[in-house]
Amino acid sequence: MGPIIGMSPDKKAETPGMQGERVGLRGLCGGVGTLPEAECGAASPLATSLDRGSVGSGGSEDEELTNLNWLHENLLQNFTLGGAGGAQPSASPLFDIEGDTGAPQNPPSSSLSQRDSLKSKPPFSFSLLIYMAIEQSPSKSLPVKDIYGWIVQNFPYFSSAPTGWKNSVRHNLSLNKCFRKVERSLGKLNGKGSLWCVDPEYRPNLIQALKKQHFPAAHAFCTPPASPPPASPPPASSPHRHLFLQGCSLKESDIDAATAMMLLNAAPGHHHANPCDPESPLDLSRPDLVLVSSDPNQDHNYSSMALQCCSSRSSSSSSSLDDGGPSPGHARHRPRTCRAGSEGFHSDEEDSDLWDRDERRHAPRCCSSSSVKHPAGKRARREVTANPELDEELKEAAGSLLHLAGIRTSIDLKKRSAKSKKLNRK
DNA sequence: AGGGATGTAAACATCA
DNA sequence: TTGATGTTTACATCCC
Repeated sequence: MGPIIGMSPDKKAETPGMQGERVGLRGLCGGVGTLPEAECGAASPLATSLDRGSVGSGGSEDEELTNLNWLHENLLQNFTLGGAGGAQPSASPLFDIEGDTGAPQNPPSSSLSQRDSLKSKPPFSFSLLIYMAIEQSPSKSLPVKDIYGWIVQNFPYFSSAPTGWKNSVRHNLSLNKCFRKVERSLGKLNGKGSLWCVDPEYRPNLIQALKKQHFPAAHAFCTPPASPPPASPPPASSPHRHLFLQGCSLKESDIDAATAMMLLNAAPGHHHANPCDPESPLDLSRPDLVLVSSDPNQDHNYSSMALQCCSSRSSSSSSSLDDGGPSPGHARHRPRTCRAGSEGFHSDEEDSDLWDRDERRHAPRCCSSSSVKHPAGKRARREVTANPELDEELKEAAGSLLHLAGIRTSIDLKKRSAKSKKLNRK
C-alpha cells in the first residue's frame, strides 16, 4: 500500500456540504459523545443499506467496470450531492443512512450492466474494502459482521464467493494497523465482537492506497483530452487493475473525484470525531476541532513523521498500510492496543507522537495507557498542518469535484497537465 | 534476487 | 455445543 500523504485538514471548513451531511448524520444519531454504535446502531449502514436488496441480484460477468462504477455511483454522486446540495440526504444507498428514505435515487441496480459489474471481484484490497466500509458507516465504525455486509452488498461478488474472504477480512482487521478495534459499549452488550474503526493516524495511508489504486491507471487509460496521452505504457501495476481499468470508460474526472471523495471524506483534517473516542462524536461542525497549529515545528514533526512512516517505500505506491516499520514481523504482528470497553475506548488523541512505533508495537494489548498519552487534540492539531503536499491534494480534490460538476479550474488544468507530464516522464 | 504488500488457509482461543 | 469473532502463523503470489 501506499505511502500515505496526509490530506489537508481544512476539509471540514471547506466543504460545507459534507459538513452538512455529517451534521445530518450526527443529528440522526442523536447522540454526542457516545460510542458510535451505541448511539447509532440503528443507523448502521448495514441496517439500511442492506435493505436495499441489491445484494446478489447478479448478472453476467463484467469483470472490469465493477468498482469504478461502484465508486462513482455510490461515492461520487453522494459526495457531489452532499457537497452541492448542502445537507441534502445522500442519493447514494451507501450514504443513505437516514434509513427509511425508500429506494435510493440511484440504486445500484439502475443499470443492468452496472449491476452485473458488481459481480466481479473488486480491485480493492481488503484493507480498502474495509476502510470504505467503515468510512461509509455513519458512525465510522462497524462490527465485523457489518463489514461483511457492506462488502457483500457493494461487491456481490463476495456473496457467492467462498467464505474465505471473511477470514481475510478478519485477518486484515487484526493485522492491519489501519484498523482499530473498539469494544462495544457496555450499553450495547448484545452482539458479538467489537467495532472496528479506522485509525485516523493511518487514514491517510488508506486514502493514498485508494488513490494509488486508481490514479496511475486512470491517467493511463482515461487521460483527458486536455492532456497529452502518456507516452509510456500504462503503469497498471497488476493485471487485475489493468483489466479492471481496461474497460473503464470513466473520465478521469470521475476517478479523480472518486478519490477526491475519499480524500475529502477521510482526510485527517476532516475532523469527524474519532469514532474510537467516546468523547469525540461525529461532530464536524465543531470549530474547536479544527486546531490549526501555528507552530511550524509541529507541522513538520507531524508531516515528517507521517510521511516517513507512511512512505517507507520512498513515496512509491507500495508502502505498507502498516506503519512501514522496519521490521515486517513487527509491522505485521503488532500487538493491538485494546481500546476496549468504556474505559479502554480511549481516544486516538491519546496516542502519542512520542510513543513511537516500537513502543506501540510492544505495548500491551490492553493498554490502560494513561501513562503514555497525549493531551487530547494533539493529533488534530498536528494533522491540521500547512503541509503543502496535502494542500495540493486537497486542491486537486476540489478541482476534481469541480470538474465533475463541469467546472474546470485553472488548478485543475494545471494539475492535469502536470500529471500528464509527470506520467510521461515515467 | 530480495523485500514488501496482499491474499488465502488454517489453527487456535474467546465469547455469546 | 455451536458459531462468530479475533489472533496468529504460514505460505503463495505479485510487484517494485
